[in-house]
Formats: sequence, C-alpha cells, structure tokens
Amino acid sequence: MKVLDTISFQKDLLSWYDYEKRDLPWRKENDPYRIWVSEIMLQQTKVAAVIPYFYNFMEKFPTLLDLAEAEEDEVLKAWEGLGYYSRARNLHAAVKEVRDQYGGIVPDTEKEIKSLKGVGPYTAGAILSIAYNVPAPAVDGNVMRVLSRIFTIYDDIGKDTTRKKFEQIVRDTIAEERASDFNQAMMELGALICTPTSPACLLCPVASHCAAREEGVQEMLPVKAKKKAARSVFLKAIVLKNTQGEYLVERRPDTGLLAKFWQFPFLETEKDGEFAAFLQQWGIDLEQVEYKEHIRQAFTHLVWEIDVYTVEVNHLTPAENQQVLTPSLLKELVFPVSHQKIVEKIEEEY
DNA sequence: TACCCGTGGAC
DNA sequence: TGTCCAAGGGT
Repeated sequence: MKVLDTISFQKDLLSWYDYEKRDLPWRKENDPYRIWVSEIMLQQTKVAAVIPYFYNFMEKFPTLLDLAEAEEDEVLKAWEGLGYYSRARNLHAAVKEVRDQYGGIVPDTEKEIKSLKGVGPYTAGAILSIAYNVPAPAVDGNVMRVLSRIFTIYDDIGKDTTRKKFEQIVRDTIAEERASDFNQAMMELGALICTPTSPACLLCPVASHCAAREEGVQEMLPVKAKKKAARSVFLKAIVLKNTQGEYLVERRPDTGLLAKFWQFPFLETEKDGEFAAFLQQWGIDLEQVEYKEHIRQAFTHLVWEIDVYTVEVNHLTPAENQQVLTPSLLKELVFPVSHQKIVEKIEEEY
C-alpha cells in the first residue's frame, strides 16, 4: 500500500474543510445529545432529507430528558417518513438508559457508548470524535470511498473486515488534536467532492495524495458487491368507509417490517377470486368495490405493488387490532409512506 | 455472513 | 422506468 504524507494530508484536508464546510443545524452547538440524534438520523439518509426532521425533532424534544420522557408513539410520529424506524425506537431506549445509568450525560468512552442501542462502530466513533474530540475512527460509506481511492484499496466495502481495515488507516491518519474536524472533513469531502460517480478531482484538496487519481481509476472505486434484486409482492388494499364518513384501519404486528404502523387492510394476492373471498369478511362482493389506483413502494429488499380499492358500507365493526376513525383522527396515526398517499386522498377522492 | 430494515433523489 | 444509493445497526 502506498505511503501517505500524513501531516501534509491533514493540513490540506482541514484547510479545505475550514473554508468549505456546510452550515448544518447540528453543527451550531456542541451538544452531545444533538450530535447523537443527528448521527442516527443521518444513517443511510441524505443530509437534505434529515434537516427538516432534525429541526422538528429538536423542537419537540429539545433535551435528552425531554426525549427520554416522551411516549414511543410520539417519537415515531416525529420520525414518520424518515424510514428505518428501529432507529427511532433504539434511540428512544438508549436515551432512557443514559438518563438512568449515566445521569443524563452521554458517555464518552468507546465501551459505554457502543453498548447503547442503535450505536454501532460508526456512530460510536462519530459521537466520540464530534462531541468530545476523541481521536476515534468514524468510518462510514464516505470515508471508505475516499480512502479506497487515496490508497487504491480494492476490498469489497460491504464486508466487515474491510471496515476494520479502514478504521486502522484512520487511527494512523487522524489529526489527534482535531479529531472532530478530521472525521467530519473526510465525510464532507466524500459528500461534496469525492462523490460515488463523477468525483470532482479538479477541485479536490487532497488530489495530490490520491493514488486512484494518479492512476486514473477513481471511477472504479470503491468496490462494492452487487446486491440481490428486490422481490416483488403484490397486494390488494381496501379502503372501507362507512356512511358516517369513518374509515377502517388496522395495526401492523409488533415486530418486523414497519412494526406497529397503521395501514388499510390488504391481502397479498394478484387474484380477484382470493380478493373476493377476503372481502367477504365485511359482507362485500367484488362488484361493489371500485379500483382507484396502483401504488408502488420500494424497500431495500422488496417491492410492494399495491392495487387500491374503495367501498362504502353501512356499518363497520373493528376487530381487536383495528379502529374505525374520522379522517382527522386518522391523520394522528403513523402510516407507511405508501398508505400516507391513501390518507392524503381521503375525504376528497376516497 | 447474509439478510432484514425505508425513503426520496440523482442519473 | 429502472437502478443505485445515503453520515449503518441488529440479528
């Protein structure tokens, strides 16, 4: 592996960062709680998507204690639409643990912080370095992309051992006195300059240190194994409305995909015959329902293909996991994005 | 290790 | 339209 002039690299990187760093809401104060929340929100999520959620979240839960004392449904509602909802549940649980076990102070040791729910190798390093300036590696996708190019490392970045290799490189390279800025600068460089496609090498402050640039292979890196294609699941959903203008919704199971979210009843099928049998539980015939639209919701590992139907009935009796609600009460509940699209059309079209 | 877990934007 | 993927973690 090539030898890096560490001091020169640090200087070039940090000088650029001092001048070019973005003005982001979680960079305004050095509150470990705010930094923690931002890091969880930023997991697999773009900065632009996080910003409005971060402002709203901080307004609702300004301090760690505010969040610790909130109801889970309230926390999930603030997370609705951001995705990966276990992040919200884990953060909520972890914040309670910090309140109870650490006197409300976010711990500053690697062992303690990694023991918190939802805090893995990256997030532990990010909080330690950004909040406490501890020289710990915070290796995310950006950092692996930047370093794979600097050193022309062709290891598959999807593998755990590869991340550990990059963590060791960061330990050897990090600016000890400016650990916070160094880690953030590496990520900032990955986000703004050393992008996945068409990296802006002509604008790169560390281009002179970059082996991939020298060899012209920057577009080949990093190496990442292809993921399996997502499988499609075909669903038929029914929006049931009674003569009072109320709607039937049901709660998803406590675990798994979109746990505890609300949805309109649906059946996993493409066949009208099976759908007809499904509708019989409300005494409805297939001829009574009206097809409204098709909604596609793509997850990382599967795709929902939803045909949406509506029907109006005289009376609706909710089962144990169901509710019959007015539109305004419906909007208080947490729905998957695909079903939010239905909720938005309720009253006018549905 | 491989799979599960969301969403919206870029290309 | 399809594909990829973004400051990952849990199991």
